[in-house]
Amino acid sequence: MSDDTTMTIRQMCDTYDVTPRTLRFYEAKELLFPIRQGTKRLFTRRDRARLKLILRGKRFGFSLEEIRQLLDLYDVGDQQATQLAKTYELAKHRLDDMVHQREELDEAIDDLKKQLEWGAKRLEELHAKSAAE
Amino acid sequence: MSDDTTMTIRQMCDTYDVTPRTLRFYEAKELLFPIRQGTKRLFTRRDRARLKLILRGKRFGFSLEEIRQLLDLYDVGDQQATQLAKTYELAKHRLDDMVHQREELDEAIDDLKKQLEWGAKRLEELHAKSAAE
DNA sequence: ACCTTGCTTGACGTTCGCGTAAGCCAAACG
DNA sequence: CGTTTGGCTTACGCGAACGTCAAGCAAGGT
Repeated sequence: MSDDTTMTIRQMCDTYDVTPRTLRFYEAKELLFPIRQGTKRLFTRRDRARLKLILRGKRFGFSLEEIRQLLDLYDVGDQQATQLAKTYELAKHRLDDMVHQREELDEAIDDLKKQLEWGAKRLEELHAKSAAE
Repeated sequence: MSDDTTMTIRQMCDTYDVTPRTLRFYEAKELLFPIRQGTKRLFTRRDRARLKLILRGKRFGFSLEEIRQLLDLYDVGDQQATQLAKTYELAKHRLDDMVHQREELDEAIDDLKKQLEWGAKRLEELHAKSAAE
């Protein structure tokens, strides 16, 4: 059931915790390309992979437009050389961004850890005080 | 000049590459608390530290409201023990989130790297072809 | 035959994060 | 003295990313 079958909009919503509106919106923005059975949308394995990347991208603060361009990267069919080259450059910059973002995230994690240690000490102190009374 | 002095709005803008509007907006949202000299704003060392965290938070897709709560974390003055404990728990969860986010980021970076290698090969092929004609 | 359930397409509404004037001080400069 | 410079408030505007009706079709149950 998991691989080559298509999913209805509701199955998608339940699986990925998004609303129908969101999926239709993503289709309108050409982020997803569900096939049509009559009037209804059927989401393929490809759509699901793309949706996962979309949701991940959002968590890192990318706009939908930026995500769309990144998705095209993972989906180079028969592009022109010039187009492919542009896409390639774009991706390299994105990669730099992400590596830089990773460094920042490490810092942020360290900062927060220190705050936590500090907080733990304060809590201990307060606890010792209240026990002494 | 760097530590205990205050900065005007323009100095802040130049230093952190934001607009005046943005700084006033952050003040309105209670993310910053510049002191007033007459009608003008003077940004302290504390404001600058907070602004750095704000900008960093934005890069990770946090909303300003989420960032405000995180900032309060770094700003525990003389809180009650219960309040401090709550803050402490909140911080631990945030830390978990960030660690998880880092794992995801690592994955994303790996994915993108692979895509880039693939793209480089394709570009080479295309180049070889056009040279052969 | 009817009604519910699930999906559809508009189309307007909303929140967030600012941008962008408009108009008003006040210090500083020529 | 006028005027540029820099900051202020008030307020309307805007794009992004959906939410929220409204109205309609289509398949399936009773």
